[in-house]
Amino acid sequence: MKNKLCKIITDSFNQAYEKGAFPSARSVEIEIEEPKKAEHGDFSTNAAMKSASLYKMPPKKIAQIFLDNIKDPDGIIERTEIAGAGFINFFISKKSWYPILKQIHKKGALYGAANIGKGKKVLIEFVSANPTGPLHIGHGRGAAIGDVFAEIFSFCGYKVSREYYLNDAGRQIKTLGRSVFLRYKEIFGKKVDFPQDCYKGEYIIDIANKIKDLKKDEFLKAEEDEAVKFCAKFAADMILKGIKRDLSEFGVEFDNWFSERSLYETGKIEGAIKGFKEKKHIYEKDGALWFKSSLFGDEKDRVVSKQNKETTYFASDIAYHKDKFERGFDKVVEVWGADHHGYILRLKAAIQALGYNEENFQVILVQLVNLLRDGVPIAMSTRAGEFVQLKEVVKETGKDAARFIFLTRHHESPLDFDLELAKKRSSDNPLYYVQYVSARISSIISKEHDDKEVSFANKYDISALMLLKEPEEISIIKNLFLFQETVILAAKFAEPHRIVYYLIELASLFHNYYNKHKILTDDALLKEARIYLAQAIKIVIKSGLNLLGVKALEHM
RNA sequence: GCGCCUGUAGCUCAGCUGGAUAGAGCAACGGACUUCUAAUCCGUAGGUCAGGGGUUCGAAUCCCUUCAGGCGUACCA
Repeated sequence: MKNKLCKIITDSFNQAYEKGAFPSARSVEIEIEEPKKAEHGDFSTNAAMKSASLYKMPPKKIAQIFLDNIKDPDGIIERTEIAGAGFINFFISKKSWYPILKQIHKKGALYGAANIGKGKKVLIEFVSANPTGPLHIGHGRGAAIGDVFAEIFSFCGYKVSREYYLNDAGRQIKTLGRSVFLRYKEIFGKKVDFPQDCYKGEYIIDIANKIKDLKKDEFLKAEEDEAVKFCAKFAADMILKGIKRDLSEFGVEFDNWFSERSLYETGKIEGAIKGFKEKKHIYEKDGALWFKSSLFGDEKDRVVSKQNKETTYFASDIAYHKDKFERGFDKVVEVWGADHHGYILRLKAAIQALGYNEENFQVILVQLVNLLRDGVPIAMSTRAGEFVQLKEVVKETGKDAARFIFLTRHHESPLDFDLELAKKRSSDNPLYYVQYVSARISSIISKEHDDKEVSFANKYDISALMLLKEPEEISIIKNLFLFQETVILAAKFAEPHRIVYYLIELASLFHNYYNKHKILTDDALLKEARIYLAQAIKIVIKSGLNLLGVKALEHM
């Protein structure tokens, strides 16, 4: 619809130019928007105002020239007007809206799917929490956003792969092993001095108990290094299992779990450093190896290999991202907690130094979640062991409600998640408002048809649909039309919350309509047309919720 | 100090790729259930878009600046 309108305006411009009405062949980019107020038409353009300075003509005069040259062979425009400072408002004829309903029925779950991705391969890495403790609520936000982002991209024609980067090498795993081992000793009544940097959560004691059940007092006598090593492996495996389970219960499944350790084992870290050395991007200072990231826009150079010859986490990350691009991904997306933002520049520097285009690398920063209980902040620290686990929240509020809360806010806004509030107001959650739409529609349809998924695909022609002439009905169809654009914008700006607000808007239009007009009226033809409309609404609601990883309900 | 994010109704937040009179939900107040599900709807009230300056036909939106809050500024991961 918008494309058609855009073409009409462009044609009009060309025609007017040929006639000599405009001094220049240059034209502004045509923008078409939906005015907030209905009296401003279905669509409007500011093209005349934007052209004013270019042509040195009054906007209203330009607008008039545009209108004088408009050709509308399909008759989609009912009338036009020039308003305000020079807006051109278009009123679309009702009959032009109805084909959208047919399209929805025809395409079903695929309605709204776009192909802006054109099959390009995208890797989305998210969560990637260290396997040193269970997932907490902050990880949940990243999980929800990453997952939905992947879903949206997929719906837009990208070939998406979800990946979790597993930090299973390095010191924190050793610390984990030591923490567990110390708790293990405590179980046997040994007095231990529990160091500050060890993990203090309850789950460490649980794991220690498991090891006690398994190995009895064997490790009390064993070599400490051996015992710690065993504890580390055992604990990391167990925690990872828990992470996978929690994510799965949250509705998130990964295509690939990428092990940091594998980068060491396959020599990819050394390889990446060697590659940089050959390109002279590495120098030695104070016994360490430095990457000249400042050459590529970073604030300063960064160490990749420490004095003690160990490689840094950054070195792993360079190798990891090299590997990502070598696997043939056209676009690499990261979802990170905002506390990692300082890391972006150096990684972008690395990607450029590797010879890849940093435009194909995108980081989505998700602001932190402030966890509250009755308005009182709860400190969250894995080490201090004071945090609320994701699985606890999911258990209390439900997967869908928790996802919705995470997704109902822009990811760059800090999120206050009040546990008591989330529980107490569960019936006020907009999720139920949206789900109620599909439940209501299902209920209506089941009263008329045995099969709730009636297919009307070829049953209705446009003339039958023309019975839908209430303003509320036209508003709904217009809104249904905007679904695809919403999805595309959500992908383009990496803003999954746009889908949520779209669905709330559509739900609001429906509930309003439902209260004002009876769908199952005595007029048989009108009734069928309205059911046809309702069914289309349900298709889009279901589709939208599906993108969010949330179920559309048949019953409340 | 520097960098990133945030500041919009009493509360929680949309709106920010510049558009017309700044919007929802909750809370408050008043209405609508013998009805296709009231988990809904309708109405009333509520605003110095943190403050100041600038850019222009037009600024919540862009630029500068001040203030407030969060986060980050490792040879940690």
